[in-house]
Amino acid sequence: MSAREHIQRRPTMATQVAEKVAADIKRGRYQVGETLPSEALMEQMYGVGKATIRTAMGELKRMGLIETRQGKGSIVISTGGTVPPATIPRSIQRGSKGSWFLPELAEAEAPAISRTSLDGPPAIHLGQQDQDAISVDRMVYDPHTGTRMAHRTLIPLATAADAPRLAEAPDVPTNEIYEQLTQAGFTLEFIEFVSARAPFPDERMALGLDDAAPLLITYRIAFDPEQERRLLCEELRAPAATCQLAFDLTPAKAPAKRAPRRRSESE
Amino acid sequence: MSAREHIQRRPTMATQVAEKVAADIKRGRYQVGETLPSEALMEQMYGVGKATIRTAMGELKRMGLIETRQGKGSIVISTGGTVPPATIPRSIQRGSKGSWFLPELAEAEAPAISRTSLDGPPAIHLGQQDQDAISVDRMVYDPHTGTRMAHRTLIPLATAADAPRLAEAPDVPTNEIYEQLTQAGFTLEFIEFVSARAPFPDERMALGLDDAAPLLITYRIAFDPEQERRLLCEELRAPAATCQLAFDLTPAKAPAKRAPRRRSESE
DNA sequence: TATCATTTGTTCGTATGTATC
DNA sequence: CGATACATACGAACAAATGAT
Repeated sequence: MSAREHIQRRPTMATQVAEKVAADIKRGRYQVGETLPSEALMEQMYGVGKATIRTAMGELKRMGLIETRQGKGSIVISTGGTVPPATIPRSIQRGSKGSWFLPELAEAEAPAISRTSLDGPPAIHLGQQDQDAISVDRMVYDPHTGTRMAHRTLIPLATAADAPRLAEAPDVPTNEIYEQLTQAGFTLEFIEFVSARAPFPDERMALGLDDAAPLLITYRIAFDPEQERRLLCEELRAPAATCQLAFDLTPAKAPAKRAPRRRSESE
Repeated sequence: MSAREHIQRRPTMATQVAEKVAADIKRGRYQVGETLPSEALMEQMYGVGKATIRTAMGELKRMGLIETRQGKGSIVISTGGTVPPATIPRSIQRGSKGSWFLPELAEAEAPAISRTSLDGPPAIHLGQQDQDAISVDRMVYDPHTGTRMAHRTLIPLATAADAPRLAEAPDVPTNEIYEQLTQAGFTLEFIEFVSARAPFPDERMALGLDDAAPLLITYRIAFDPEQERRLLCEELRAPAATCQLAFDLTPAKAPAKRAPRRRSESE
């Protein structure tokens, strides 16, 4: 049998190799935990150059199918038919008298408190461009799987002015922040926006991402619908390779007569 | 225990170039809409080879900062401080008598109905490995921005058996599916799982993704908490570069005495 | 309409560094 | 220590798309 496997031209060679290997992984020709043939061997197997193989391996890494380690090889870590191992619930439950219950995330380090100017997505979601805010940065992790995530709480000064204890000790657990806002007379509702992108180099370092897997990014906005004020912004950045977020979508019982059509942020 | 929890290698030249260009974009040195210097010029500017520049450009593309077009150049499309233009609401509202209201998504083509064997994440979420299901595939788009997304509804045969009209005409709007399940006597609750990964080559084609931006992937599970049955799975794949998902997190009014700790799918 | 310079896309080859066994 | 294998980088060539002449 020829040393060359059958491939043609139309999509790029690298894409064809990636598809071929992905299909081989999916149908079990390469088992999870096994190492793929070396890059040098693949060059001969598919009759392509080193750069082509490396491009193909890069695609497989970003798809979350393999993991490459210098000096060892390319290891299959998934068949593509699995869900990420860590499930991060994003629910909020209201307690009896202004208390709130949130799924817990363990803190990896002490929170870092700083004062910043609102900018970028948080400013857009809060509708407060260039206003000052207190920023509380935490490195957290899921206690079940150890997945590290970056969490940031942004408290606009306008909000802190109405909840003075927040300004004094902003590094309290999130549910206490909600309680203090409730005690300050606010009615709290929440909306969360989810997107994803490739990590910036500094984010790769901070979160210890070895590959180029994307980052899930959420912005949770706490707002008071009666006063039409947006009070708080929380940002969470989590590696999509090892995380999935879980949202409870069960609607409230009664459908109020008005249709609260909430949309946009951008139109 | 090892002394290296999260190692950090010194940044590669490609990463340094990417960081430099990203910083220049962020502080306005390159404006949105403008084309970056050509690759050949950048090789001289930074004193590196073409492969290094191309790796750096690849990073910037995946971060969503630039877009490259053959024959034209590399165009800045974002400063990194913006939210994706399309907001896809993922809320569910209950109507008066078993009716349901969902945010509308326009259909790009006629739905494709097929019968498949449950596999991968849908099988895991439904807890029905290797069971048969009706699959309804739609290409949908956000009417405001035109963003294309792939939507799939998976109706397990076990569910269709209890809602016969579903099996006859499964390609009805999603809210009608919910209504038929309600009429069949089910109490519906929903949970949605969100993750992200790089697209597979065929997904890049189907969704018309020119770059290597990641894909947001959601699985919405409709289940009956009383019968403890998982009834329906909907999958949505949307390009993260142009989409953000919006979830309403406002909790129900009363905190039932029991704490419905919903977690995992994976432990 | 056809040609040409510019620019990115793809592929190959080679060399060196570095982690693993 | 040496062999293996991935990581990074440089150089070169040609293909393909674009826009101007």
